[in-house]
Amino acid sequence: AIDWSRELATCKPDYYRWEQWLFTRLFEKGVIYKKMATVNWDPVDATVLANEQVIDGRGWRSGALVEKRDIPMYFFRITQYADELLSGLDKLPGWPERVKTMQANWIGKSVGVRLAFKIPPIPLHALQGTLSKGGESLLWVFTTRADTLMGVTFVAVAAEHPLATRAARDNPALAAFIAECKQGSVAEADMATMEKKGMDTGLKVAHPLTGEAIPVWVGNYVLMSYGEGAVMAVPAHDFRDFAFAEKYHLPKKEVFLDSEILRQAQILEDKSQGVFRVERGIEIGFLNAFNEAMAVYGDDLINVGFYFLEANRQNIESCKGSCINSGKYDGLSHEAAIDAIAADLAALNLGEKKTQFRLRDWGISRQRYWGCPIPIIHCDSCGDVPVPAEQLPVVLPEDVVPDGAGNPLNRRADFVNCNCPKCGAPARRETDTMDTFVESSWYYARYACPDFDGGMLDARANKWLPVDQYIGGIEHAILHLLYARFFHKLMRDEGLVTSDEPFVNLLTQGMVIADTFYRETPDGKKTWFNPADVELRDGVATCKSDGQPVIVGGTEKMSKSKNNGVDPQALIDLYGADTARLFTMFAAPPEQSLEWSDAGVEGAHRFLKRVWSFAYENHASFILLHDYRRKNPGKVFDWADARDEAKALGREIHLNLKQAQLDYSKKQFNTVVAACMKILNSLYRIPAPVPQGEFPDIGTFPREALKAEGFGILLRVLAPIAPHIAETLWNELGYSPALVEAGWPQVNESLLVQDEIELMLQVNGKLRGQIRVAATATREAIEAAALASEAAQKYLEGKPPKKVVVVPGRLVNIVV
RNA sequence: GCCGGGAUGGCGGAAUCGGUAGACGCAGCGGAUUCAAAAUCCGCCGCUGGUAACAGUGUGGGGGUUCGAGUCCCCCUCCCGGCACCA
Repeated sequence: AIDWSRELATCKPDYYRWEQWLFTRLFEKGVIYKKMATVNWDPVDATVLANEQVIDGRGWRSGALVEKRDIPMYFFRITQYADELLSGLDKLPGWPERVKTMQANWIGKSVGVRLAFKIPPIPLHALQGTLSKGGESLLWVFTTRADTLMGVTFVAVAAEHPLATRAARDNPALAAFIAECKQGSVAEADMATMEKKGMDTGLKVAHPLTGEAIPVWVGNYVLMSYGEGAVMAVPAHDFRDFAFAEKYHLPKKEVFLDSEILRQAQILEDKSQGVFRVERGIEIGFLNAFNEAMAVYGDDLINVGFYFLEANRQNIESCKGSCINSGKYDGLSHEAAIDAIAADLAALNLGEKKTQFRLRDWGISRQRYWGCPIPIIHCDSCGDVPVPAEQLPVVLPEDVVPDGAGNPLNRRADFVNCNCPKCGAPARRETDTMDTFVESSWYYARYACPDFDGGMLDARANKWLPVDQYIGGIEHAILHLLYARFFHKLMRDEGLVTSDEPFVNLLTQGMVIADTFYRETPDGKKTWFNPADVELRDGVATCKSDGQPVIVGGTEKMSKSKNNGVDPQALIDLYGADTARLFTMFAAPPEQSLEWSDAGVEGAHRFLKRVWSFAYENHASFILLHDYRRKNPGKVFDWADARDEAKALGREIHLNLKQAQLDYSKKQFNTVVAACMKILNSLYRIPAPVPQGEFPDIGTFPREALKAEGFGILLRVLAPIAPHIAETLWNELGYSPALVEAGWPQVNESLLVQDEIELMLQVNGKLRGQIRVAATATREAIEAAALASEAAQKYLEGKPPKKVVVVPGRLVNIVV
């Protein structure tokens, strides 16, 4: 049921004013700060593009090559909560493991070493922004594999790195390459899949331990905004470095040997026909035998071994390897080498162990009109000043006409022009709005007190929170659910809530996916067609309205942008809500993704019609039975009165009730529906109703009582899924008390006990027959019965069995 | 590319702890009912061979562990979700 009195809309000022209020508090606290960040810039439309709007490196409307551009943005310091967001996952037993794993990997805590290569003297003004220690210019990198430091053959820096800028000053080719690096989208998926390119800066840095001159390259795959904006490269032991070194003919130095890998290689050689894949960063292909690998790689076998390890995706921690070609570190294990190298670097003041997170701070500035205005005023003398609480909310004007170029708020003088809250001088209001993820990060808390106008939340929030059961699509496993957890902790630290986590139990629905259909205009723009308007015949899709073909775009999650959403209203109109609900529940377990199709909805409807028919076919009997029971209060239904076939049907019904209970607890509703169907099938096998007038014949009492009891079970199991029909029939058939008060049906365990059971008989693991034994039979008795059986005799052919496996209650397996 | 999940008949899916693969339903085929159809009811329904009894085979592909593998281990392929500005 929905409590409409708690309805709220996040786009209304009475909601977002509190978001602005919290923003100003967090800004003053330093939890929110401003820094430069890279966005996708469409130079033709003069606007920032979302990653989704960059297709093959071009703007989706203009078709222009997208550029990376740095703009100032506000950030939530979520990294400050990284440790708590990670450890908090252990306190969420009601969350799916896969979601917790994804969040843990996303936060990505890793212990590594931050270390520095020395930069030889160059004009200091050219190195603006470079970290400096002890007066010497240093190039810092972070690595989780410090044990391979002796194998570094080059370092790669981002295109925006000060060293790259310095080197490009008198190197036009490098300047051109850096400009090229600035093209394309900022999306991680694009960065990771693009062709890795680089160029030598001509500069050299000194290896922190050996002093060896190491060339500095610019790499298009190194991000300035991530880590130190520079990475050390060990081509002998890293896929990506290997590929890069192969491409640009850079040296590789092996510094690690894994004896376990050599042992595995030996096993492969022995087997010889084993197929394994040799990965060397670049695709080399499949080799049919180890000997072939030997022929190709010869002395290079250690590399083969290493990449074989990578292909096995073994955790590096399980590496049994040790250092080679590493001077004083030779022979040290992975962990020992990291410790030793970190200690030596620390002694030189050139490095230290450091915990690093993959998680980055959350940038929330959006250059778009629609959204919650960021409550900041820019003053020439006071800087960025938060809007005082009494001036909130900063309301988004609603009479703006967007013209397609940038954020229309920029052109609203009445919005932009204001006075500095500190000094009163003329100032400019921030025109960026917030990421809408901010709104969705705390709405659940506002439901507790949607009408409170004295603050963000009142005491009712703690009465209701945390949320007992949260439901959302699996696509929110990381971003939304992590932001909401983060926001809850922010609100806790502001004293607004007392709990640590927002959602106790989480159900992540699988995606409902559907085909996409589109037409393309000559300039490459796509128009998307809804599956309901498309006819698919023999693999050819046509639009129903004009009969012209459309292109099949693949199966994807339902979305507004691809117009492939399917409205259940059509089903509700045709079959009613109960059928639509039952069918949806029956289609697949909720956590599994589902390719939408309404084939089969007839079956769900047919089942409910059968439920209805059963009720009316037996209506008179049920009324008479209830009446009989009222007149004979001492008479209770006793299974001892029932004949064997009735007992068997009763047993079926109770077994299915038990199954349904288990399935409900597992959130597997499709098999709950299946159990309901089985119960109804059992009920229909009970002999035909007694003609009116003959009842109550005491001999038919158990039969009619079984129907009434069984149907009562069915209605209660079905009620959460098809509530309307269940409630209606429950009342019509005179059950009492009301269905919602009737309680959950109890499984009659004694009915489930059987005297004799059937065991599967296997010979050598193959099913060869069945045997019937007493439920209490001993292992020896079962073994004897099995060996004496016809099937066993046939397959034993007089030979004695080698072994007999007895699994109580299940099977007997005779091994010959 | 990286992280998470998935793949079982013509289709959706079931199989609880490693123990009868295909429950339940859809579609299909055959029959009953009907003047006829719809609706309803009954039966059959993984694949191959066989009239049949039955035999072989079968859970994306390859290998392994086990008396026994859809289920556990290793490798591969494909599909779905996420990758920080779709939300």
